[in-house]
Amino acid sequence: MNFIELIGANYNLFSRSEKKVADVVLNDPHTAISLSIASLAKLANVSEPSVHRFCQKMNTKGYPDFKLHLAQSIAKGTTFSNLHVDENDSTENFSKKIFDASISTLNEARKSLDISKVKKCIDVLSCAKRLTFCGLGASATVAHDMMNKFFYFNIPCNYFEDSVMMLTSASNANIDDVFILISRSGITKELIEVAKLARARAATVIGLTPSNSPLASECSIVLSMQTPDDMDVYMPTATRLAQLTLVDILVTGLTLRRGPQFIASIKKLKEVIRSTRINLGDHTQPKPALSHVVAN
Amino acid sequence: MNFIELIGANYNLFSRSEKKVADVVLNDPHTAISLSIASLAKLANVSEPSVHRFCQKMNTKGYPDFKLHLAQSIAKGTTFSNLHVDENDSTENFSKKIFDASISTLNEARKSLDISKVKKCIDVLSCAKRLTFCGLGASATVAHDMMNKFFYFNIPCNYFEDSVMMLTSASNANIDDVFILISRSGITKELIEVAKLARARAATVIGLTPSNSPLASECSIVLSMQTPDDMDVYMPTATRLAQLTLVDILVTGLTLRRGPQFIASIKKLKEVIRSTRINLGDHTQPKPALSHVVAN
DNA sequence: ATTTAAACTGTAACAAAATTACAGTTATTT
DNA sequence: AAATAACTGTAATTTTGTTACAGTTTAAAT
Repeated sequence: MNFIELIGANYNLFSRSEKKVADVVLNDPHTAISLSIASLAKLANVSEPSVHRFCQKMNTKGYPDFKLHLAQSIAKGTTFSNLHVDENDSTENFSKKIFDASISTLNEARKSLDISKVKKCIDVLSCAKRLTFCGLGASATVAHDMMNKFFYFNIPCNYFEDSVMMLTSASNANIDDVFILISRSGITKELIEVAKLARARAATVIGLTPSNSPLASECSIVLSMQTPDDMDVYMPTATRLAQLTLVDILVTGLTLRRGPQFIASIKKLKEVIRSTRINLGDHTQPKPALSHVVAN
Repeated sequence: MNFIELIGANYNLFSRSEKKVADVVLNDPHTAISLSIASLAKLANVSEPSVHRFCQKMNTKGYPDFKLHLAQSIAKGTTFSNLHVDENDSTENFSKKIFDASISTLNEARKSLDISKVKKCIDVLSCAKRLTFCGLGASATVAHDMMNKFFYFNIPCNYFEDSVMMLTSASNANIDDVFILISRSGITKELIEVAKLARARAATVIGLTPSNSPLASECSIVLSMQTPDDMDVYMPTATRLAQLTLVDILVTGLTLRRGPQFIASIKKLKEVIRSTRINLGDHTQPKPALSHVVAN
């Protein structure tokens, strides 16, 4: 756990004065690191020894050591403050919180991703003769994005957010087909049916879904990540960010597998796309279309 | 540039004693941050004031301040090493890099977001009678996601990735319409045309696009973020992650604006969606559908 | 090569900051 | 209600960092 998160986690172990210090630090860690122990004590309306005791409870040698830990924690960019949006938050506050939550989700996800599974997926994807991406509701977005990107590998690609289309596709699948099923819950009836049908026809099924879910047990490979989603009603779905990052990883893996010739052809393709743009004249182009997948 | 790199870059500007200090710090920055000025001076075989002067040349207030900068730099350096994927990267390596790049993109984006513009957008969106989301190529995904989420506010919503549909919509727009145009480049002909048409019909046009772009100048409000995208061919588009986070912010803002009654109705809706799921039996539900937008 | 000025370095005095000891206060338990 | 335990702040102490100043080295110019 992050040092700042640790302050929040230990909050109830602090005494009244120590809590005051914690509040000030959590409220604005950034300025806290530039303060002397006297200034911080004044800001928190406590005495200097109280600040010192607070630091010791955080398992640091003393105040300067505490500041060092804090500085490192801030630099890492992970979770600041608390991530719960509440009714009285200003726009500035909840915006910050949502960014923080997104970042900490990615941090968690990174740790929990099984790289050997990723390798396996890249292997499977690079052999596929046809790709079908399926997702319902919010996961449709991820399927959509995935198709956009894999399209440039010149493999036949489809994405469906309609269960009838998915099921039809699955019942016509063959051994060269790869289905990518995306579900945040892993308990969606339709997708489970799609997985069963596709595998019955010898297709490979990749699941972007929790590993212990009913859908997972119907998949050939499961790519799961731990994401601290669903915090409360206000907190939106950060899981999709982790999934989209996973998409980037798979795309990069496949690109590297294809080698330099493929990269050259992608660059050419981008030139074509660029010509659909307006003539810029004097205007400085803000973002040259150099990224892996065609810009827009 | 990173603070540690800066020490190396300024190396030739240092005096002999200062160079000794720089050597010690560069050789092992990690232990340097735990040393007092006296210990560091001893280690570098110089006097304490020399260390202090070294710190001043690095544009820090003094030795403690220098240590803080150093600590932050170390923290950043370890997590975000270099973000460039290269041909010889192992799967583990480039996976880590892509996660790091995504995180650092969100960090940058957060800093550059203009909150007053966000407020304005929430105002506009909460008054809209109809919403139209437009994006081409990779940005279509963001438009898609946005429609998915705004759909639950019970406002008529459309999303288009087809320029004919966009243009048709724009030419039929009226004063209660809000168009949200998403473009990473801000120079896409079709979207600029859509913006012009829609505004000619008195509709409000929100642009998720770079602020100094041709598209931006045709929009009523521009939400722009600085994102260090397009690093190289391998590096995928992290900009969309920032945009999706921005979507979460707008959705949250609107939810808060609607108040507790709306939140209750969302919860009810989720119950309905949940019934389309399989019967779980003994299986522990991995992700209860509590997030703001319906899970999947 | 020698003078001169500029820059550099360290000693020592000083100032600031952090830590500790201790005593008074507030809670909690019996 | 008394006694104990935990908490808090004042003040003394110690540690740490900073500044002033003088001696030394280095470089430039005559």
